[in-house]
Amino acid sequence: MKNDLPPDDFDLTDFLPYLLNQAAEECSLAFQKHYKDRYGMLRTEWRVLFHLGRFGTLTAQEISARSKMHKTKISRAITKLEHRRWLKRDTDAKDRRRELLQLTPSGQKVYHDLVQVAHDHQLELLGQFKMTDAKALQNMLKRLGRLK
Amino acid sequence: MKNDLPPDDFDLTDFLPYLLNQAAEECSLAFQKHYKDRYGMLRTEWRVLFHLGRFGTLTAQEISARSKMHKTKISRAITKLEHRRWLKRDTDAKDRRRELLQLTPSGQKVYHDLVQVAHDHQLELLGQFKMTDAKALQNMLKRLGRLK
DNA sequence: GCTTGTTAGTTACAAATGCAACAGTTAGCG
DNA sequence: CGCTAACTGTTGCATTTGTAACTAACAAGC
Repeated sequence: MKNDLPPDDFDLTDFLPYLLNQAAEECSLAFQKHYKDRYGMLRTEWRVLFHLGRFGTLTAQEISARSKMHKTKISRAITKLEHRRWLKRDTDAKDRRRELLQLTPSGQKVYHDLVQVAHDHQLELLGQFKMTDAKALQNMLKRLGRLK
Repeated sequence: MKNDLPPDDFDLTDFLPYLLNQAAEECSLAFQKHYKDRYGMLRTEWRVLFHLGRFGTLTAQEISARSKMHKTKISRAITKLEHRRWLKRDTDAKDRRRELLQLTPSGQKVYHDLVQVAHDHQLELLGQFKMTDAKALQNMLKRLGRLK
């Protein structure tokens, strides 16, 4: 006979999606302050900027695949970043549906500035753990996010 | 002289808020399917239901403090859950600003059903890790979310 | 008692979001 | 070629969300 109640050792307070959301909110909000205050950016825009800064030239579709963000979110973020002249778009000559996106020099400046902040922020977040635990955490998160 | 570029060993792909968001999205979306398909609930409503099911009687304010969700989100979720007769509210006689919320019997049924699903989902998520690593992950996430 | 300040919860309005439908381009295949 | 199917990116619309203002209730000090 199937046991249709969860075992006693299951506590929703330990539920992984819940813990992940709490932690993600806490950590992201703290960092959001920086790109919001300095550059008036939204989280979506920061993420697009970050992908282009990290990976170079990408299409919207590729950003969507990597970040798992909805393509309309990305489309709108790109428009905003373009208006601020932080990225430029060029139609791919080989496939004119695709638009090759890359940061302008001033976009790269913003990126490098924020990477520095991100780095400091990260040190603070991970500083509370042992180095090996921190590495293990990163690896487990990558697997959960299907990033590897 | 201060080094104003992040060291070479810092890669934004390892950035904790990014990893947390990816993992949280991936894990939450998979679980969302269940409460959405079965009960047409939104994530906010599921979270309120889950807090009441887990902790018994709470006020909106207490749910907000525990979950870190914005109080307007909670207020709206409560209204919806009330309309479905999954929770009832009673004004606190000692402080008539506060409303004591608790699940109705049918609300508890929904809760128990979803806890079962959550339990199975969790087993699947954590099954890929060694037990000790899984525990360590949960503890680190709690600390990052300032839950302990 | 009265006034001021604080708290619980709701609501109006504006902003962000997701979905579905769309235009434009390419690919496959007869 | 000519047709259909698939893909990239955008837009219109309805839903969800956050901010700020609001009501109602309490609390502290006079």
